[in-house]
Amino acid sequence: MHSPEELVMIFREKGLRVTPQRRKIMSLLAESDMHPSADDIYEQVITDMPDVSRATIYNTLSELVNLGEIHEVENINGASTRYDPLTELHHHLYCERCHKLEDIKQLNPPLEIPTELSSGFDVKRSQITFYGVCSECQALER
Amino acid sequence: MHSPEELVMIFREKGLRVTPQRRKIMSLLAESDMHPSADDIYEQVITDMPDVSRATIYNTLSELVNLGEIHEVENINGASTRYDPLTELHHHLYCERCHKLEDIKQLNPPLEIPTELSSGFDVKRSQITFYGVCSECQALER
DNA sequence: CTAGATGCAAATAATTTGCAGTTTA
DNA sequence: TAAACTGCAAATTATTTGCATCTAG
Repeated sequence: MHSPEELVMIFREKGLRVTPQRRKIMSLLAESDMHPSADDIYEQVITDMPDVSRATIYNTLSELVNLGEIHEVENINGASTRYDPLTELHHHLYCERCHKLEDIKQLNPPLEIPTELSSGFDVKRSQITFYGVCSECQALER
Repeated sequence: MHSPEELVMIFREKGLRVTPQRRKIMSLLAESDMHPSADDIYEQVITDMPDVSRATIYNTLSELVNLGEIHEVENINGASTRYDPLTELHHHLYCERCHKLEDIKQLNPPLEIPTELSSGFDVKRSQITFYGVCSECQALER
């Protein structure tokens, strides 16, 4: 995503307003690489602004998603949606024990779907998730 | 997944019971390639058995997942979990317009994560989703 | 006969919505 | 000052749980 300062301008250009709540959410996302859920963000925001509402968090996150500034991350268990401020093409390692989600660089060469498999789909992007057990959890299992 | 007849034996071996509800769910899954949600299955089951409970559907689906007979499919919107009776390695095309989910054959050669990228993860499997617009929805957009 | 399943209803959890009051541009 | 946003509370949706009753093996 763009930097918080750039996001402020982007919001204003679109007629969206920049509130203290939104600034806070933007800067939390900018600093985080842990793919927070709406609730993770809520928990962090209330430490500063005890009266924020979850509705505000959801509202801002969905504006950011609409603008393409963050992505929702695929999840396999009906668990809560997690958001990713890294919008460049990349993939994920998901730890099935501790639910940590790590970024991994785009595969090289980049993955492309052979057209003969795509049955007429206009493919815009792909997401790959590798499921397994992270090194910390492997250590604990001994 | 195994055929309904085989599943019956597998369930009994594990001390799980085979009820009419479970038989029905097994055969619906065996016939479907549309990656149904729990609710899709519920809707189909009540046409035959008007008193089934959603709890029964969820219970049976989760037994099947535990046995590895079906998989939960990644989803990007906090929408309901969809189940996949095709457990061989394969990938998905997801239509962002109509939410159809299509199977595509495993890529050849199969995707493997370069070990230098996997930062100590013990990778068990991967799931790839290609996002885009299916041919039907492309036609509608004209 | 008895462990395991079922249906029901209530409980959670994540997210959305309606609305009156507040704030940004 | 008007359109947009906020917090609150109630509504939705997906899923889970507790429990008394039923049934497969």
